Amino acid sequence: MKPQPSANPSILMEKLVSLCKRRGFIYQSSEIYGGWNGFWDYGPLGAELKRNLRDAWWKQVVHWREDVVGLDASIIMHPAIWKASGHVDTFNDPMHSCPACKKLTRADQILNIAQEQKWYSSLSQTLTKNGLDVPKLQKWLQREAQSQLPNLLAISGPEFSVEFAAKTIVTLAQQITPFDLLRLLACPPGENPNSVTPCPHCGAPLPPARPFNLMLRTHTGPIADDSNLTYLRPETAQAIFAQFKNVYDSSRVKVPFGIAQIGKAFRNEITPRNFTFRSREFEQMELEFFIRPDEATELLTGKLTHYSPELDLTEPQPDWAWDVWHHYWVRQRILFFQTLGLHEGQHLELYWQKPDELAHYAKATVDILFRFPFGTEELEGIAARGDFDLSQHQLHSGKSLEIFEEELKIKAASLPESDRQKFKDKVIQNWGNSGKSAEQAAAFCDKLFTGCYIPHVIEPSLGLDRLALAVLSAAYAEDTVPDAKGNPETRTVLRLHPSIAPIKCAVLPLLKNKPELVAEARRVFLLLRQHLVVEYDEAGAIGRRYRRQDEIGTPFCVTIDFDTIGENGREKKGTVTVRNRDTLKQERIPINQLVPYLLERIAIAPNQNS
RNA sequence: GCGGGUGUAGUUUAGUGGUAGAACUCCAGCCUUCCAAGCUGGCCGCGCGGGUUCGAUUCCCGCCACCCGCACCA
Repeated sequence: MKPQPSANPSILMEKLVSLCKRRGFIYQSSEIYGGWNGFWDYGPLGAELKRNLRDAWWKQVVHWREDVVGLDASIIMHPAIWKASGHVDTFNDPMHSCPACKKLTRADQILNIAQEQKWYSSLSQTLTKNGLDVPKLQKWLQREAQSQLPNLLAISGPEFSVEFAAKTIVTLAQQITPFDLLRLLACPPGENPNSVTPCPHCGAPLPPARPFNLMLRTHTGPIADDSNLTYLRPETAQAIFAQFKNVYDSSRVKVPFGIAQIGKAFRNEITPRNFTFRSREFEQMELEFFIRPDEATELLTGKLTHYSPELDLTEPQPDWAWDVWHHYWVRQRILFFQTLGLHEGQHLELYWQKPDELAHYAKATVDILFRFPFGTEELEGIAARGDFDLSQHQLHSGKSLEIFEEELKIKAASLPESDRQKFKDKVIQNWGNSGKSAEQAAAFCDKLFTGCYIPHVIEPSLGLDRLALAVLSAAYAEDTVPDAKGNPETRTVLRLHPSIAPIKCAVLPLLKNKPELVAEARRVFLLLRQHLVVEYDEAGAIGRRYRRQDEIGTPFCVTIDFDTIGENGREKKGTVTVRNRDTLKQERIPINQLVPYLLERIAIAPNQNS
């Protein structure tokens, strides 16, 4: 899916970045030293905004559910965790940087990438059973290679290379791939073709691969050597898997249940870009929701319900298969975004990853994309990871990460032996279809009959910094309002959902030079401060103060005027005006009703299921 | 990491081989009876480091950052 930027995305981004700095939402890290790429600091308002988003997530994912508990793990963990998770291997990819076309290619992906290129199939046709079809190859060099592999050495000296290739191929074994042939065509005379790696994009010979370390490294202990190399976590999820057993044993949870965590993660991104969207230090809000393997569900309930669009996803059911749980969580996550004012269709898009895009561990992944000004990009990923992570940690740590369910054991024991065998045969057949051995399947079933299994997991993983950027860009608006003289004026306003606005309400005396107004305003301010994040402001004309609050997204302004202090009659005494950021309308409210009035309009309603 | 562009106050900008002006913002005071009013005063700047030069914000080099494109994003 290609990003669809809005009308003038860079202008909007510039305005947003500028507002974030001017008003104290987000600053560049280390700015007085020239800044530091990939790192950002949140100012007073940004810190409040982030805290509100964090709280909203924690509330809805942990506190408002009975089946999710929290965790707050260390950032630096045993390096073996990253070996087990696969990050040490996949995050330390050696890469080739092409000096000619400048493209960066993972060393272990060169062949795969080559096979996807246009030239690959046409080049393969020059290889016959008996070796090389030299005239065909010459033709290929003149046509296909000329445009698709312009930096191939054989193009500058075709005669020599073709002859050389033909001779070499005859002397080599019969199994020559098009890529081997390309090596020959990219090989300078006299050199060993096996030592040449041609760029799959342009044909130029590549220099040796260099390691790209995507994990940030440090050393634990005073001496910095390889023996105490440790990593700053590149994701928070692994801590949940590593502590799975402890949480399970200590918190009386039962499958299905989840463990949630919010925390910093670090990645050595090659190019951090787009403001805070891709940074090297970021905060994740992750949930690992553990469910039974489908086989356990089926054994226990005697049935297994797969997903269909008609299925009611409101309340979890015991017979749900993993794909229903996956859909359930996608829906839960959409409902979460709704409570913050981000809506599917308007701001968000769902993208179901295609089978060939899935990571090796994932059974299915949905990306929730947000329409950022610079393009439609991932905000949250919801992956069905099977038992990959817990199995890996069980394997590497040597500690059992299986859980035991009494009811499962009882259920299995209650079945006649023939039914158990039937069940086992079915599992063996199903697993066989996905390439697993009958022994594995049988061992799994035997464990299952004793009530033991490794839970599977659904993982909704959201970037807090991305969420902050998303709500800010969705909220940014410029509208036209009349000024004091009735002339139209452009107003910048952050239409943040009241629940996440950094300041909930500003308290303003209409005039600064009237002590009665100021005194009453201070009283109201101190009253509201006990319940809400409020700000007091008396500087400048009232209109200017409203605009200042508009720009930082404050949903309500309370103004203390002459009615409040009883100058215009008894019936209005003790009332204030509450000005609404979005409608610009004002309501008169008695001071003693202010707190409930505001709280009601700021809160997120629990269990919003629309 | 590569290529191109940019870097003067919080923001937008003017300008110069002899160290800089403006507008808006911000702060203080006066004034002000509801949407960036007015008056007075004030704070704040040549991204960093080196070189050339009597003297560099200006010229040169390096670095850093930002923007655009390429690539990358388990």
